[in-house]
Amino acid sequence: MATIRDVAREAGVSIATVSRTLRDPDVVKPDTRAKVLATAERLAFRPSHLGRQLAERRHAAAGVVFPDLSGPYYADVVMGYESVAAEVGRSVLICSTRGRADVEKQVTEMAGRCDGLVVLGPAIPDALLRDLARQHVPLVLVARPTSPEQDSVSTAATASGHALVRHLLEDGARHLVFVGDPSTSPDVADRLAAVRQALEASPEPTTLTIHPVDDLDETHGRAAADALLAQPTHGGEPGTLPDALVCANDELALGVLTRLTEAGRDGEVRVTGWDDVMAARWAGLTTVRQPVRELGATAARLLEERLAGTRTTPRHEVLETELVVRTSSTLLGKDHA
Amino acid sequence: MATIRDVAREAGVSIATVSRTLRDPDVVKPDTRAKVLATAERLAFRPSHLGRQLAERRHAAAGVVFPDLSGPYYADVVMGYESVAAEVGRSVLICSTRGRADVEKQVTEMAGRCDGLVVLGPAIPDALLRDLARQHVPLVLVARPTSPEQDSVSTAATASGHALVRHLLEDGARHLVFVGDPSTSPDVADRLAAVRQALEASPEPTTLTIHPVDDLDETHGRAAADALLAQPTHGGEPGTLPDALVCANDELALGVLTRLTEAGRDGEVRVTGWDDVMAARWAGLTTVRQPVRELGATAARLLEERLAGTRTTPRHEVLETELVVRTSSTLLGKDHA
DNA sequence: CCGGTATCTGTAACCGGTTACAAGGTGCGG
DNA sequence: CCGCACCTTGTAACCGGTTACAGATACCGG
Repeated sequence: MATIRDVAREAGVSIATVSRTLRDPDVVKPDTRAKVLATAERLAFRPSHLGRQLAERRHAAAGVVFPDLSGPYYADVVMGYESVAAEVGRSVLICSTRGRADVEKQVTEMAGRCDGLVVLGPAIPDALLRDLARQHVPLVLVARPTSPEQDSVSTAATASGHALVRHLLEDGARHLVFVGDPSTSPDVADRLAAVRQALEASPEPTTLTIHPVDDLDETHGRAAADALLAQPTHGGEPGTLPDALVCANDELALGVLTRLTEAGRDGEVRVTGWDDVMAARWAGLTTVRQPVRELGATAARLLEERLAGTRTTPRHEVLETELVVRTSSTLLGKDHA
Repeated sequence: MATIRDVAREAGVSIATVSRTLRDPDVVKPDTRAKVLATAERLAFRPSHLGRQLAERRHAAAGVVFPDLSGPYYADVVMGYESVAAEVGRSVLICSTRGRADVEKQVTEMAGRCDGLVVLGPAIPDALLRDLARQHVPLVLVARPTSPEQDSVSTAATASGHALVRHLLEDGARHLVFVGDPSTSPDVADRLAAVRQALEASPEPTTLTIHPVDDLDETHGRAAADALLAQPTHGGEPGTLPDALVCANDELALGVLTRLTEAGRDGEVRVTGWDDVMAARWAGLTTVRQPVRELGATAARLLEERLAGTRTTPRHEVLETELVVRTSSTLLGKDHA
């Protein structure tokens, strides 16, 4: 592999001239430039990123930390991030934390290899986040409660949550069950808060029960459906379903729907999700649409500004969400399909 | 940020001693070691990866190139890859190529930042692959036709494809439609070849029609279903469905199933997929199970061997697949659910 | 013809580590 | 008491770039 010194020697110039020719061609005399470029071409010279980065004291790379990529949600955020990062010439390092024992080590290691970090949702514990902040690692927090000093991107839960509840109430629902554990993720807590708030604002007497689940995937949605089918609810006899199941995300909701269909009980309870993943459309799932890719893209832009020094004060972007009413939120919705 | 020279000065030793203390503690005298470690701790010294990598002339990172992450398939491969890479202390860079104009530039750029590259499926054109090989970038090809010189990991299509066709024939199917375009991906071509081969081996008279689609996702599956519902097939009148739809992957098949259900025509045609993604289980989709995460993990191990120099001759791993029979491959399968 | 200025290029320090080699110190046997 | 080997440490070169600064050259007007 040819180095800048090889090119300089072959072209009969100094390494400084070679460097200048490649990074700022206008300052070198045209015939020198031509000579250098020809030599570089002939030797197939590719400047070493390591040498360059060391001299420039930057990595030109950013890291993304996420729980995992098995669901569509984080994968989409990562795609949104990556597409913007590639545009601005910044490489993307990834680190998944789900089920990993040495998260702290992995993330610290990664922090040393990039100029900044994007943290998705509950990927890492707060303590580690504070450590990183203390070491002045530029951070962008996505879908995670914001510390005032860190840049963040999140989505608005309140307005859509209220709209969702209003929609359910108008359809006649009074006894709601929220499927999801607010302690697992701040996003979930936000959604629950919005739902609770909307119910409390309602003049009707309503109830809200929380059905906690360990994880936000389809498997746990199915399990939740099974549990609800077996449980007595709201003083009714076993098997009496609540009026509506407000699921913390679409994957849970899809799991619930699948199980209800299998049990022949679909259409007997309103089901809603949150996210509007691709599959939600086909399943007829009423949900709250989040601009997921945009979440990643915005994070990339925020980090870019921060790293370029264009902006030094923290910023908190909140992206709007939108209620998408389909058939799952009305009784016997399956017949309307 | 403290450098090795700061630590050396503070500890009253040379930078060589600091370096040795951190990388090979046994060669320094215990009290020197203690002194250096204490100083390093006090100054919160973190060796710069850039300095180290430049000196060691390696990146300790590998890149993964894939089309995109929107489906579950590549996301899972990436997860499998990442988990192994993290174990062996190698960072993971990602690059998605779908819908990108400057793929060559992006990938070349990435190649300069890592010790090796893993290419998933049809992510990049053959010409670019040859370029990389010519520049001696260590490569592992996943689910892509192997050039004899490059390491590769793929899955066996033949045995399971034969089993799949046998299963369909036994159920009475004679006129099959393959949904998918063999020219879009070598994987698809393999699957089609296996199916065709199995049909030709059958004593029964059978037909195989190819229904090409532009992309292997649910949207295109739905479109394919619509087209088939509208088309005259095998000399029948419009709306006469073929005996079986062999889809190139699960996403297509799930799209097809959804659309058939919506049209109230599910159970009238056998449908099969390929991959066994999570959703296939819930949809009752008969499919060929691929060890997707294992594909990524194996790629990581192959690249590791290659980079460590443990092995210098190319290796081609072929992972086994398995026919998973569920309800979608029998007529009126929906009633058996 | 000369000094000044603008343009171009070279020298050398620097980024932050690793490591070959040399040198100093210690302990041992002869 | 001396020579030698071993253990530990320091010196300095090196990895491959960038860039401040200085020096060389050409061109200009006076």
